[in-house]
Amino acid sequence: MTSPGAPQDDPIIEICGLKIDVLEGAFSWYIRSMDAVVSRDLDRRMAHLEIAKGKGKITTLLLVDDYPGIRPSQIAEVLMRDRPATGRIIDRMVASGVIRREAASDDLRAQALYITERGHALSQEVREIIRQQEAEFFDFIEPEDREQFMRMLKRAYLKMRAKWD
Amino acid sequence: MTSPGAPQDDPIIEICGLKIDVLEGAFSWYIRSMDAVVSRDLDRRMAHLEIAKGKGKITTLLLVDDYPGIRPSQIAEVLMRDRPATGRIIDRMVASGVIRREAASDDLRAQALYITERGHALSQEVREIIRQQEAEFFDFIEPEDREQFMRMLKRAYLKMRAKWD
DNA sequence: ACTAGATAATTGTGAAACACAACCTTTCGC
DNA sequence: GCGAAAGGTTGTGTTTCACAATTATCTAGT
Repeated sequence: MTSPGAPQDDPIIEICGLKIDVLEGAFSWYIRSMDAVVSRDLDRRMAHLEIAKGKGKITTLLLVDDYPGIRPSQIAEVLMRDRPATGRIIDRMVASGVIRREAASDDLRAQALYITERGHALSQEVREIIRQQEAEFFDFIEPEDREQFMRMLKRAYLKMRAKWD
Repeated sequence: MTSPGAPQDDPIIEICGLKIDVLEGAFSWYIRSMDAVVSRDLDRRMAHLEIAKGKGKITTLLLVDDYPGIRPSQIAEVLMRDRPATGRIIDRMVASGVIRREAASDDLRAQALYITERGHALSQEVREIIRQQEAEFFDFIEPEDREQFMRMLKRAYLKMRAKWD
């Protein structure tokens, strides 16, 4: 692919007559733009659910579903948000009745979060929606490439997080 | 990679003792998380510039720099935002004196945007910062892989945009 | 055992982003 | 010309997010 012949699988990207590729052939730009598209699409798919809109809520729900007794500060760390922001997300979800708050048995300051029955059902729906989006959005990537793409994404994500904190 | 041997270059991702990989091994999650990290890092690098904070401003600046006479609606389309949002970004940048508004010669409804001298200097700084981030953030990807990663990002982006509108 | 400092969470406040609706002006199709 | 469409602006409301300050609890040092 890096051979001197320069194969033409590297098209010039045009958006509305503008060669944005010339503008900024940067990873960051593609990542940011893809985030916008993916998030918008996900919002649309989840519009009918009570958890719709917002990156944090979905992750919170699935985390609580997978890790009974998880604490808000742990969620905040995964979300890379501060505790107040995370706390308010949790507030709304408790009010919605999808998760439940308890005082942690070993540390009275902390809370232990648990999924409710409705919350678990909701999380199943969410997982299915994510699977669907995954299948529909990335169907153009060959299975082998898909693995590799995912591996790159993971490595990039880990490295970036490492540099961040 | 789905072969029985299962090579170990596919690590289980842990964030703070939580195997988030089990949670959601989804492209969308990595993209969204990487967006957060990249954007935050970029904000930090640009904190000293008057254009700091906000995904839209950087792209707008560089677009105007590259395409003299570009119109707000074109920028809105690239940014995937509505016209009011884009217009307000432009308002601030005009007020800052980095770009300049004129009536389009061929269509009196429309505006033609031009970069100012200060704006051009600023865009040079921004480009340099982006190059730096590129180099520092993605140094762990081998050059060959980098090409391939970029190609996948581009394809994914194009396909997603196509499905979006 | 008691105090000092750290940690978990909440509340308050303000700023920024973004979308939707309404409106005005100009252009284009008929 | 006239009605519909397109380019921009203004108004409004919602949501998100970060920083500061407060309360309660835990831990360590003496």
